[in-house]
Amino acid sequence: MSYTLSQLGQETSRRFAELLATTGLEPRQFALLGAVARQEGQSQQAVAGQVAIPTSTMVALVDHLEEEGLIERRPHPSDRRTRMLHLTSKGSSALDKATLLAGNWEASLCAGFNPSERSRLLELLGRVADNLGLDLLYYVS
Amino acid sequence: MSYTLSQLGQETSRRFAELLATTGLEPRQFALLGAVARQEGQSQQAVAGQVAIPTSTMVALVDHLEEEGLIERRPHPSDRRTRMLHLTSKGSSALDKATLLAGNWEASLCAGFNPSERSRLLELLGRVADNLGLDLLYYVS
DNA sequence: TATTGTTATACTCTATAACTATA
DNA sequence: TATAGTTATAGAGTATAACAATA
Repeated sequence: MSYTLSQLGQETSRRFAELLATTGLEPRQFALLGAVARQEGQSQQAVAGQVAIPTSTMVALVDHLEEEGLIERRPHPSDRRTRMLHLTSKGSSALDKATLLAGNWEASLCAGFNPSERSRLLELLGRVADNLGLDLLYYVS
Repeated sequence: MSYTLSQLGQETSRRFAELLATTGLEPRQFALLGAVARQEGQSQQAVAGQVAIPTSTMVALVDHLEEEGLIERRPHPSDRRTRMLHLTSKGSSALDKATLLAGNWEASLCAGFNPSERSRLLELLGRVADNLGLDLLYYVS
C-alpha cells in the first residue's frame, strides 16, 4: 500500500508536470498563478505562504513570471516595501488553459470509473490521510 | 484525485523515510539492500539497474554501505572488473529490522480498514495505475 | 572494441542568512 | 526595532562524460 501510493503519487505528479509543460508552466508556477487569481493584489510573502515556498525562492519565481508577462508587480498604495501581485490577461488565459488541462488529467486518471467508484476511492484515500493525520486541501476536487 | 494522490504519495514517502531513518537507513539504501538480498553476488551494475540509479551514483552509495559494514564487495572469480555484492550479517539484520518497520508502516496506513476495504482500495488504485499504463512492482504487497 | 567500475566536473535546486529600503 | 523584498553564498544532490583496468 505504501509503495503503491508512493509510486502512483510520484507518477501522477511527474506526468501532470509533463502535460502542464505544454502550456509553458511548471506545477509551482501553476499553483502560484492560482493563488494570485484567488485573490489579486496579495503581497509576495502572502502568496509565498500559500504555495509553501521561502520568500527568497519567491523572488526568482515572480521575476520569471513577470518576464513572461503573466503577472505584474504593482506598488502598494500605502506601503512602499510591498509589491502587490496581479495577473495579466495573458496570465489569466494561461491559468484557464492549465486549469482545463488539470480537469482533463483528473478525468483520465479515473477513466472507466463510475461516480460511486470514484467517490469510494476518494473516501478510502481520505481515511488513509486521516490515519496520517494529514488534512488535504482540495484545490481540485 | 490527482492532487490527493500526489499529496498522499509524497507524504507517505516522506514519513516512511523518517521512520526508516531510525534504523540509520535511507529509502534508497533499503531498496539496495533488498535487491542484494534477493540475489547475492550480483554486480554493481545489475543492482543499479534494479534500483534505477546511474552507476556513477551507485559507487558512492556502495562505498557508504561498505564503510558501515552492511555490504561487501567481493572479487568476481573470473572477471576482475566486476565486484560481487554481498550482505554482511550486520547488513542482513539491518534489512530485517527495516522490513519489519515497513510492515508496521503498511499496517498503520490502513488502520481501521477491514480486509475487504483494504483490497478494494488496492483494486481501485490498480485501475488508476492501469489508466496510467503503469505496472507497479509489488515489493511489499 | 566493449564493458565494469571509478572519478571529475558541472549543473540544478534550495536553504540560510546578510542586506536595503522602508515602516 | 521590525518587516518586505532582494541578493549572495554555500550545500546537497545528480547527471554527464571522461578515464583506467580488464575483457
